[in-house]
Amino acid sequence: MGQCWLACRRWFVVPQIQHLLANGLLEQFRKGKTVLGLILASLVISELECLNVYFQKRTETIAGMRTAVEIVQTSRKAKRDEEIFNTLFEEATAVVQSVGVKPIAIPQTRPPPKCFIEGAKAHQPNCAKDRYRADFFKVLDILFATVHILLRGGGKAPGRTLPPPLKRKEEEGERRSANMAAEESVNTNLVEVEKVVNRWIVDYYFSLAVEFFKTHQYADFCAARDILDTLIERPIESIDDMAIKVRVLQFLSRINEGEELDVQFDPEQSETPLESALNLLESMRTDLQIPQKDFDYASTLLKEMILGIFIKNRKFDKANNALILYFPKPGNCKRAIFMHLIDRGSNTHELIDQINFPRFKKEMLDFCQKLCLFTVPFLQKAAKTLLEQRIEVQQDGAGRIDEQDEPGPSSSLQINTVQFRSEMYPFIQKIRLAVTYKALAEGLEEKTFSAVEEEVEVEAQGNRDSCSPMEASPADQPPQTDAEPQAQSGSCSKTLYTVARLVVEPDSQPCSQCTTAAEEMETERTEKPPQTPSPSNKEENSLQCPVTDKEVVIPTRKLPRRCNRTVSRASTSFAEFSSDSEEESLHTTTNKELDGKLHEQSNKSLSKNSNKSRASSESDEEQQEHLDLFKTPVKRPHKQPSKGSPKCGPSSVEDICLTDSSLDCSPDVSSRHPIPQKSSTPHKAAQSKAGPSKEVKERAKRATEVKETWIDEDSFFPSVRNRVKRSSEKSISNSGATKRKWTESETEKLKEGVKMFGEGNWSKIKAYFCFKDRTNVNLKDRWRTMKHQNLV
DNA sequence: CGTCGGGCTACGG
DNA sequence: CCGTAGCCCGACG
Repeated sequence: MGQCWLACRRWFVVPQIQHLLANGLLEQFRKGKTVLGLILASLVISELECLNVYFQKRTETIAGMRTAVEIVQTSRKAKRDEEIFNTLFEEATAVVQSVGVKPIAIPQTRPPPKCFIEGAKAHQPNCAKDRYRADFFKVLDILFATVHILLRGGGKAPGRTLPPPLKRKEEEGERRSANMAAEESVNTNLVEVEKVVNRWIVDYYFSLAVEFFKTHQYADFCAARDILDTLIERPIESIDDMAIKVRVLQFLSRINEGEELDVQFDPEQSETPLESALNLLESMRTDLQIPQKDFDYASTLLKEMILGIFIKNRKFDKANNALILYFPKPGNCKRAIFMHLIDRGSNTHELIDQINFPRFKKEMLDFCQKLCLFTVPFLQKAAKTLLEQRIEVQQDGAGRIDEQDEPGPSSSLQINTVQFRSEMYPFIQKIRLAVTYKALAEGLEEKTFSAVEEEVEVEAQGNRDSCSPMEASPADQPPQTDAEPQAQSGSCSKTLYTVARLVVEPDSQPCSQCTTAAEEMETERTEKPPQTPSPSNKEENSLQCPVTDKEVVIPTRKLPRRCNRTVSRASTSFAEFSSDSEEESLHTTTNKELDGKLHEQSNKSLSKNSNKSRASSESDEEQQEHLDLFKTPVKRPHKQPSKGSPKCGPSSVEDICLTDSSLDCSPDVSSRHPIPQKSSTPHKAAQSKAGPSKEVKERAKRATEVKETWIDEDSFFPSVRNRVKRSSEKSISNSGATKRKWTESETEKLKEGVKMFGEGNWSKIKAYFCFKDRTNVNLKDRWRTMKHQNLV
């Protein structure tokens, strides 16, 4: 499937890209003038790995471009994916042939495009496809705009008629030029606009619901959820993570009702909410590819909570069933307790008393937050900006708004212009740029990559300044091919270079703003690009574009990734997480002066990120980091130290280590820092501040536990020392390895570990808990011993 | 590389 | 002396 997809993707895109490139972008790039060319090239390179594509002879210019535009336009009309793909494919091929560019040898055998379509149907998620299409068309838009600008200087009207379109389209062939696009957009506008708007709303309410959940405003949470319930019935643009978001919300809804045993989510099954949540979780695991660790963690907590709630409510028969169902295997201390309580028909036990449902909710929320990206929703940003501007207006008097908001009289329009920024930049990963740069560097008179990179930024900024109105949120990169331009032209009073626009008005300049900006872009490109945009633009930018869009993030399906922990704190925090507090986000978002700097930062972070290998532990750290940003202390395992997140963020690791080291890990309390936990080092500094008080709290919390373990330890050390001595005297072969008795807390940790990761995963267990001077085999042996003793 | 089972050994009774 | 917890080692995937 993956292979097939790639092949098809290539197959369908090659001719078009080739075609585009034949029209001079490459030339421009080679002269170092068109960084957008580089961007496209990077995209293409990563898709095709066919460098020779770029060096094809250019045969046609504007006519070819227009044809390509036609293709895109036509295809966008097609409602169904098959049509889009097939049309694109066929027409692209036809066009390429008619224009005379030699089709390129496509690597490997390629399956017919159908294959992908079918595959996609069977294989429910088509996010990749959607995203790809969105990217592709965006890039096309940008490209067309660029080429248009570039060629306009000497640009003349297309000297070549379009090749005949395919039969299906032929009937309406005569009409299909300039005015067609306009008609079309009128027809589809209503639905399409609604879809886009609904997408925003969903995005917003999802974010809101999660926020409410986080802040324990559960009534509001339910309200938001109900709105979503209704909304989901409406036509809506699907976005990649929509499925995830819906599931997450369902999941949280069930968790939310978890203590109400009577509530039923699925009328067909008499499940309690938590059981329903568990089922949902299990289906999510496969569908959403939840990492095993995360899943195990959440599912264990959930199962225990199910049992706990049953027992607490004296539903022993149900508890018994659940026990059989969820804890089939013996060898789990909690299981034993549960079983004991069920058998006795009793609910008095500290395990039950300690059920902390709010905390459980929080833990589940944390888990959910790992599943999808939390970005500041577009609507929220817009609203914030509006509010801010109202304040500004109040302060400065009404005159100023009028000055800055030239075409649109209403403030709502103004929001749009303020808010929208071109986000083309973000989808081009720096790594791609780097690759491309390397590949094409010969053609470039010694320009360093960073220089190019800078240009990209300048250029992107130029684009933004010249009013490319796209929503900023990553979740807002619309997958629907036709939606974006309409959303753009509909929402921005100053038109951007959309395909439609170019087709409809190839040479007219509908809005002065665009034109001047475009011209400035051009001069900037041909001359040495100045660091700042032209004065007028800059002013306007500073007035109208207070939103600093840091979203270098490409929306991903799974865990939120990337974050440069120190450099880009500020820039990543609000961009990735809508859960940011309102004020904070507002503040940052509207801090105009930050704009430039933050862009730099995002650049840096971008580069760091792409270089970084993303070990899972890293993403955990990120998670932790983000949570830190919200000043919300996260799941501190309090009753069971080992019971924290299995995806163990550094601070939780540290916490565990803190207590553990004082217990049994290390005889020297001060030496707790050099814990052999590779991934946690960078955090030490950041955490050291909060360290002591945290530790105190931890201690206080675990007072009882600590106490008994200290006793344990007191009795432990002397004997060890003695033993060490003795053994070193006696045994020679035993090189330094001393026999250490297993302490109570070590044993507990081991039990927890086995419960979490399962027997046999000694390395995981060892990595998760900081077992000092214990090998995997040691753990195994200890477990064997314990089994032997019937301790487990 | 991690895991497993068998075997060895030091310790305590 | 024996039983055993903890450790080592070779085999195996």
